[in-house]
Order: sequence, then C-alpha cells, then structure tokens
Amino acid sequence: MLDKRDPLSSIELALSEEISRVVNDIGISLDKREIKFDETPDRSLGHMGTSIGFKLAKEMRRSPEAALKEIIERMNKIEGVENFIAKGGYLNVKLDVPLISREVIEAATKGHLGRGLFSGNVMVEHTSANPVHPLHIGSGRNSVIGDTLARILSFIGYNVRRHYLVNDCGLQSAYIALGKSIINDKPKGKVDHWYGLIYAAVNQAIELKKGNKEAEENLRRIRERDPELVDSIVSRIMNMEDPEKEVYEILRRYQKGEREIKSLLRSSAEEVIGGFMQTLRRIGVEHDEYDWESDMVWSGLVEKVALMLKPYVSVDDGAMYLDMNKAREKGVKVPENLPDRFYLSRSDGTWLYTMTDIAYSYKKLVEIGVDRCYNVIGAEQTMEQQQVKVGVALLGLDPDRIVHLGYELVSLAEGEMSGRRGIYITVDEVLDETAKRASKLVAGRDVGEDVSEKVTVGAFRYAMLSIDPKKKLQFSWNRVLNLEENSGPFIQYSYTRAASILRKAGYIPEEYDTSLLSSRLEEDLVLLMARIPKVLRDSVNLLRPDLIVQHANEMAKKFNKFYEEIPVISSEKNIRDARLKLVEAFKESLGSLMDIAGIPRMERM
RNA sequence: GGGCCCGUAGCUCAGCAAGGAUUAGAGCGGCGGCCUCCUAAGCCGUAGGUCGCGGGUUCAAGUCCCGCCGGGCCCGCCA
Repeated sequence: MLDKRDPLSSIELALSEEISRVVNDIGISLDKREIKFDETPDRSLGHMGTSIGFKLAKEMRRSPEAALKEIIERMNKIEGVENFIAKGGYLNVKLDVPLISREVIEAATKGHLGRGLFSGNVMVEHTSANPVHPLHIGSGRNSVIGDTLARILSFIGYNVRRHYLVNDCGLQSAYIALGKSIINDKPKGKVDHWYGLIYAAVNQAIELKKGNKEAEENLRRIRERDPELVDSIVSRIMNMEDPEKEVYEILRRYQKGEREIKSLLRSSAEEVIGGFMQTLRRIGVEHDEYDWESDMVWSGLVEKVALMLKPYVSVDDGAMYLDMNKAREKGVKVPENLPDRFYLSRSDGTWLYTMTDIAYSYKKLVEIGVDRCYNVIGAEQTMEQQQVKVGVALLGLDPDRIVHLGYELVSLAEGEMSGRRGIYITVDEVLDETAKRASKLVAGRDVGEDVSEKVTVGAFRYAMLSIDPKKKLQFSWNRVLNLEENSGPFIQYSYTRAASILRKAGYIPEEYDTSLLSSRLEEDLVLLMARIPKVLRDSVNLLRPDLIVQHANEMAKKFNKFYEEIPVISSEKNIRDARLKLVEAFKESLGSLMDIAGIPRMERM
C-alpha cells in the first residue's frame, strides 16, 4: 500500500529496499540509503533513475548496463512502478502514472498530502526584536522565516508554539527609558515609530556629548522628523553630568524591579510591542506568547538557573562568567573556537542577555517542556548561540534540543541599517508602498477590495523568504515591488487561474479517469505535487523555508503553461473531468504551500 | 591572528545536504513575437556563463578535499 500522505516517497523507499535486497543477495553490499533517485533528463528514459550501475560494474566485473540488467531480472514487482530500464550506469524507473496521479490527486484534494508525517511538541522563537524602534526589513526577514518555519512544522504534524522574547533588560531599553523620562510629549503617529525616534535621538545626543562628530549629521537627519522633540532631548542630555551613567543606573534599578522605573520602562516597551503586533498581524504573523526578559528576572528564574550554573562560574571584579575550562572538565563538549570566558553579568550586578538567554532555554525545555526549540536569530549571533548551548548542556539538558536557524542580515544598497543612527527601512513603509503599487494595478478590475492588500502581503513575504537564509538579502524596492514572475503575486495569479477554471466549469467530477491525463504537462504537474512532502521535510531538515516558495514558484510556472496550452472546459467530457480534477488538486496543493508561506489565497485578482 | 559564511549570465538568485546521464538553469533587464479562445500580474522565441583562481580525489567534480584570492560576520562586563 502506498502512503496516502506521501505516495512518491513510499515508492522510492520500496524501490531502494528492493534494489538493495537484490544486490545484497548476489553478495554485494549496498545500503538502501545509498540509493537515491534523480529525475531523468529525458522522459523516454523513464521518470527517475539511480546511478548505481557504476558501482555494480566494478564489483561484478561487467559493463554497468549488463550488471543492471541482471539486477532488474531478479527484482520483484513494486506498486506504482510500471517497468525498469537499464541505460548506461542508470537503473531507471518508469512510473505507473495513472496510479500515482490518482493517489496524488486524491491526497491533494482531501488535504492529506504531506500532512501528519511527524508528531511532538516544538517551539519556534522568532522576531524577538528589541522594543526600541519599529520593525525594519531585517526583522521582517526574521519574522517571515520564523513564521513560515512554524507553519511548515505545524503542517507536517508537530504541535507548534510560537514565542517572542522581549528583550527589555538590556541597555537599549534603558536608552528609551531615559528619553521618555526627560520629555513630556505623548506619542505622535504610529507608536513604535515615535519611540524609534526617541531611541535614535538619545543615542546620538549622548554621542554628541562624547564629542562624536558623526552625531551632528545624524541628528540633523533625525531632527527632520520632529524638530521639537529631538531638540528637547538633545538639550536635556547635553546638560546632564553623565548621561551614560544614568542609563546604567536605570537598567540596574529596572532589573531590581523598582516600581518607578518599572512603570516607566516596561510601559514604554509594551507600547512599542503593541506597534509591532499591528505590523506583524498585517503580514500574517502571530505569536502564542511574548516572553518578557524582565519577568524572568523578577520571578527569580534567572537567579535559579544561575545558581545551577554556579559550579562552572568564576567571578571577575564582581562580574560572573561561565568558565569554559570548567565546562570541559565536566565533560561537556565545548567547541575549540569559543573564548574561555562567557560573561553572564556585569560588575554592577545586572544580568547580561547571555544569562537570561540560558535561563530562557531552561524555561523552553523544562518549564514549558517542548522537545525542541528553533531559534530564528541572526547569523552574527552564531557564537553566542553556541555558548548558550554550552550553558544548556551544563544544566544537564541535551543542547541539540536548541536549534539555531541563523539568517544573514538584510542590507541596503546604500549601506547598512542602524537603529542607533535612525537609519532603517521599516516593514510598515515597505508594505504601504507595495500596497500603493498593487492598488494601481487592481484599479478598474472587477475583483474584491482586499486584493491589493493580499497582493502586498504575498509580495512582501515572498521577497523576504525566497532567498536561502544564509545568504545576505540585498534589499531593493524592485525585489518587493516585483509583481511578475518569481514573486508572490505570480503564484497568487496562477492560483486564481485554477480557481477561475473551476468556477467557470461549475462542478467537480465524482468520477474521473487519470489515464486520460497523458500529456507531458499534466504528468509534470502531478509529479510536482507528488514532491511536496519531500520539499516540506527538506525545508525543515535543512532549515531552508525558502524551498517552499521555490517549489510553489515551479508549480505556478508549470500550471501557467498548462493553462495556455491545454483546454479544460472546452474539452470532451471524460477528458474534461480528468483535467478538472487535476486542476482542483493543483489548486489545493499550491494553496497549501501558499498557506504555509503565508501568501494569501484569492479567487480573483 | 583565529573561527564561521558567501563568491554560478549585466543584475538578483536556483542547482552543492545524498558527486553522475547537460549542451550549467530561472527571474529581472535587452531584442522579437502571441489576447474574437478557462483573467496577458501570462505564454513563446532570442542574445548572454573560463560555475572566483590553482591543485587533488574519482570511471565521473559547479557539487567532495587542500591551498590561495575577493567580500561579509564573529572573537564585548552589547544584543
């Protein structure tokens, strides 16, 4: 029996097992895992093949083709396979396309394809941007990658929690609190943008006081957005004795939980997070929980975990650090390249993010109790993540339950973004600009009114997602505003074409004959759908959520060709029924990939 | 100095995890076509590449190994 959720893989598995059995029978060792199938370059050679002939030739002292023929002779029939072809060093397989088509179409239309392949409890921590300025496109990439990973995991059967770590116990938050404490204004405009301005102004004012020339120019630029506000911040800070010392003092009192500072800082951070939520909701991102760093400090969790680490901690001028040599003595695997010291606290007694991060890992794995947590965090923190994992191991937990999905930052053609200098492109403005472009295109069409917003979200998420996370993403307006091929809207368009055919036909056939789907294009569409479960598995194993949109793009491209070349509604009844069913399966399977990637579905556009 | 990552058409990227049947693929941009026919946000054709360089392993290397070169990140009592 073929696996309803993944027919193609079950055929491949049966093939590998059978081939390795036969090969082993004649005295040659060949593990089934060494047998992998690739597409053939030419359909006349079969659908897929494996190049084991070269290895066999050597062992059997025959030509590759002769060796393969002998193997094929001895093989049993396998469900889903029509016949075998030995060609060169390749053992090729011609699939029973009508059978596979039926399996795949049934699975796709019932929504089984790729579903429920795994089980367990996992967490994805993503976004986790510091609440000091609006989400910029770098955070946007994080959100989209993280949210898509979570959706994949959920689709393939895991129980998934999405968490956001609010970093409000760092120095950056204290800058905001300092700024807030010296002004009387109420937020103007979107609240996170307003706080972003305060953050940049405080930073640059302090730089100015320290005599940094560059600060003057930065302030001139920042000032344009709200001269009065920026001026008052600058003048107050210039009059302060030692503003930086104030910042540290604010942080110290905040971590101690002093009421006055608490209400000042925490409420500012909460307002910013509120702004983030608006933006995130717009791009389809929601978290199950916002975990506040301050809560972990105030509740004593951080203290408790620090105590557990005490045997491996040394102190330097009052500051605690994890001693990697002590960790090594304990028998924990510590990568060679890590520094000997991993500081956990400052001399003034405040915790560093490193310590709260270890405590947070403890919370995830023990208190919440997930099997595994994927941390979507910038690649620049790779070493910090390794250090945290050492801490996790010292707590007696398997460090591999923490998985770092590191992604490269988003850069601008003009240079890097910088929150401190107030240089960034926000998610909000990218979305607004894209929406403008999209609504121009939609104007005058008879489609629903939320189409341009759906197009915007599709375009944005595709643009943020479509590149391998470990490669830098160079932001360009062109990339996001591209509504043509190789974009979110391209996929959406293909989907609406399928929808349009089904709508015009007005019915879905009960009976259909898959042997009538005999064209190359129809066969290709079925095979593309059949590969979806593998794409889902790969995207998780390789930490490559971009594979999802790549595959969706391939499917859309293939369907557009089908749409242009193969008539559905006007064809003869039996053929029409088979094709309609294929279109339905395509629509549902592409739709499921769109759901996973967060690219909104539309019936018209 | 040490560690990690990247280097494929003018530009942006797939392909590298599991080496194979290519004459290395897309998109954008260029040039030329296709709407009395299921939405042209589409389709077709065409031009464009010493897969950074040099060695090695192999019957076979864009893919694996070593060494270089170029770019990025990290090696904070920042996050």
